[in-house]
Amino acid sequence: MPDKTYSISDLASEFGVTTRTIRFYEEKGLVHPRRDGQKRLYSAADRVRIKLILRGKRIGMSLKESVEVIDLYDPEHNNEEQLHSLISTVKEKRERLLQQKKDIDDMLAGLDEVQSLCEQALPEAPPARTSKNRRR
Amino acid sequence: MPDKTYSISDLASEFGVTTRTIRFYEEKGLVHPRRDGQKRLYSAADRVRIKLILRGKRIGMSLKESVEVIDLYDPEHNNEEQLHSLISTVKEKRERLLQQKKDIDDMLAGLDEVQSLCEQALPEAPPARTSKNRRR
DNA sequence: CTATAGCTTTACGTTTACGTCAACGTAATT
DNA sequence: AATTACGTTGACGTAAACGTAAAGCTATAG
Repeated sequence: MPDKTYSISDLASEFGVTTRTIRFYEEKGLVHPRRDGQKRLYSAADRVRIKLILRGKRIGMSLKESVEVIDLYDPEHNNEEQLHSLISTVKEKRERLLQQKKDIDDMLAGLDEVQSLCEQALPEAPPARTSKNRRR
Repeated sequence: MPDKTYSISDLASEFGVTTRTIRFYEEKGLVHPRRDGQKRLYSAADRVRIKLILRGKRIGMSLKESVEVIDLYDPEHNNEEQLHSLISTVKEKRERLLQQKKDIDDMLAGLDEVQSLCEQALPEAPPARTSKNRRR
């Protein structure tokens, strides 16, 4: 079944957002689901677009930015002499992402420090042990 | 000079934000600079706080979240029995950061793909060469 | 002395990303 | 026929993160 479709609440529950959110994305022109009467029918491609938008959101991109990244994939924008500007766009995006990775690593290092300070501050009195929390 | 101070515009220009932004952070209780008369005097610690807040922003954290992370470091919150909840907070933060790293890696992989498609689409006609853009 | 530069507070405006009703259509179930 | 579940279109509300004047101190250079 290559032409599977999804209802709006299918996608909402799959991605943990409200239907309002998905309709909002449509208002903003981020997706264009087909219609069955007045109901929205989402294709697999629509689904992926939404997924990518939410991925962008998780790393702090605006919806506009996410769409910008997603549109890098479709072959409409890669025509003409714009290939060069597209390449430099890619370069900018990459640099920002690398900076973000660095920021994340720095923050992770900070968390490690905090955690070891914590564990050091309570060397005894371990909390209630669960199946996942055995002494090794 | 261990008690170096900074003016608001010092920090604004250093971090590439407006003074309004820094005052806004103060309104929200994120920093508490001393005063010289009516002028704000930022300590090295204030400066670091702002820097960390902006780091959080870059990876999509809200100001509140950033402060939450920053406050993990100060020894005021790590007293009492709250150490356990603090540890689980750290755990949650870490998980989210790891997810973000994954998201970034996925996006980087996508950019690689786009770029190679681009370069493949123009095998000749290299653009104007600069000192940084020589053939190897 | 005045003007320029930099700082201040107060306060309303703006953008983004939705939340929250309200009021209604449609389709299946009871 | 009535309920229930799911969908729809407005339309207004809101929280976050600042932007943008307006109007006024203050210190120093010319």
